[in-house]
Amino acid sequence: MNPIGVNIQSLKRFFTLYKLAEMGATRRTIKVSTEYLAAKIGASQQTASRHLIELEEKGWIKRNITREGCLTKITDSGVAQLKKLYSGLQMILEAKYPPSIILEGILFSGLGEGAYYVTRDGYRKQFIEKLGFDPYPGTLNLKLTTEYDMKTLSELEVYPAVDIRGFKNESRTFGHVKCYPAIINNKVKGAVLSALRSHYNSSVLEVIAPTFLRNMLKLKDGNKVKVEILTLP
Amino acid sequence: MNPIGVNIQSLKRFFTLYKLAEMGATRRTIKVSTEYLAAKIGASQQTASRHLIELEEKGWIKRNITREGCLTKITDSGVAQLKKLYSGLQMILEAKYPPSIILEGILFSGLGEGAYYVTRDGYRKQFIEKLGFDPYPGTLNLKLTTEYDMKTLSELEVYPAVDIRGFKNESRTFGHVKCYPAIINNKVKGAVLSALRSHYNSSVLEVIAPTFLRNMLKLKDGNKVKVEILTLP
DNA sequence: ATTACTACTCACCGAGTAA
DNA sequence: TTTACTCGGTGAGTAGTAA
Repeated sequence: MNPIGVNIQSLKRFFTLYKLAEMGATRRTIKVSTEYLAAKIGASQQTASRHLIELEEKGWIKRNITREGCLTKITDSGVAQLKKLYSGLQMILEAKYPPSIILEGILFSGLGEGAYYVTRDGYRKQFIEKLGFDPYPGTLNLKLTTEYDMKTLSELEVYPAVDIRGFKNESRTFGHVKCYPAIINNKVKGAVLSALRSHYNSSVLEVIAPTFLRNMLKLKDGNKVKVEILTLP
Repeated sequence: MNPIGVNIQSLKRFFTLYKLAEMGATRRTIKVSTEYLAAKIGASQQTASRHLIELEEKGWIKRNITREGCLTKITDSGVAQLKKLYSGLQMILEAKYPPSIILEGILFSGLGEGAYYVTRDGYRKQFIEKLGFDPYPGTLNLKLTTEYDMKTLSELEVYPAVDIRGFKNESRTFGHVKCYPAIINNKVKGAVLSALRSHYNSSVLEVIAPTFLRNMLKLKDGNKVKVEILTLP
């Protein structure tokens, strides 16, 4: 769950682990006195000693205490902690897009058009194939109320999306649709639709999901709904 | 000096910065309530609020406080903090060798052979060219006393070294020598020699430097001397 | 609903010190 | 020399609450 794998309480021990790694303790057994380590972490000898004890208790380091200092090595488990932080930072600093975007809107009843489009076979087959679920026949309409939400929605345009191809049947043409996988109210996996939105204006979000969201999440018109849009890798 | 650029006291704020980055605040202005942030960092709403205030005071984030939460973005300075940690971890986890190795030995007087070898022009020119200094005519002999130091010295064999070619003159042949740049007693830049060591056994270290180390560092036989060997990039 | 102030609590740090 | 214990002070976190 926590990409660092460290809670806020044990951060200082983690910092000490980092400092040991800086001295090469990930690769070799290093000799380090508590006094020397204390200077490196900017704390007292006693604190360094306690940190070493606690790191050993956590299984992040192995020690052999001698008269001249501790022969210390970071364990695989300790290295794994550092790697978690490293890959977390890699994600943050090198990913092209943020991991997710959260929007909130107020639920309202639409004209029922959503159900018509979603159930067209030309769309439906692609939803199943590309989103991994068969959408409930109907869309959830959310009205965005804050400037922040509308601005954020507009930023979504440049993000990579799941593309649903347009198609023709005997009577008419159906346009291209962009989808963004999303989690609704922290619970249900679904998707936000982009093209259908043009029926309304840019301050409305249309959401589909495999289930009837109004029942599933006990929603009524006027409720605030949270949508976490997941960016694609 | 400090690769993290964070002292041990402000670590928790740094953790909060990391969590904000995880939510995408390095790339976009995100809306985050202190309550939501509190849950992410595993602390109370009040603590989250204080952390945001302190991060803003440090200039690591910019905020606009609204009724629905804070519109928060990490500043360039804040991103730089995260990058420092990232490159520190990169160094630690992806470098082939530890950054430095510390050995300690007891100073003793040799037979004066060191001076003879060090002053041979075939060696001396290479020292100047490859180590960047003209060695004082003489070597400092250190006796390693602990098993740890001897083991560590033996590990050095596989590290990349500065190679000093062997050569011939009219009377005899001088062998190949490996050097490791080093810092003696945290103060003087010099180097540890590898081939000359064979005159003694594997528990002796020979050190050269541009100055007369016995004077420079006020050393006498029997003193403990610290040598920090720097690995090459 | 928010943010953030004021108190108070407690955990962490470090001085003293033993082994 | 070391490591690491006890113990007391302090600074960081939380509860209550105002705005």
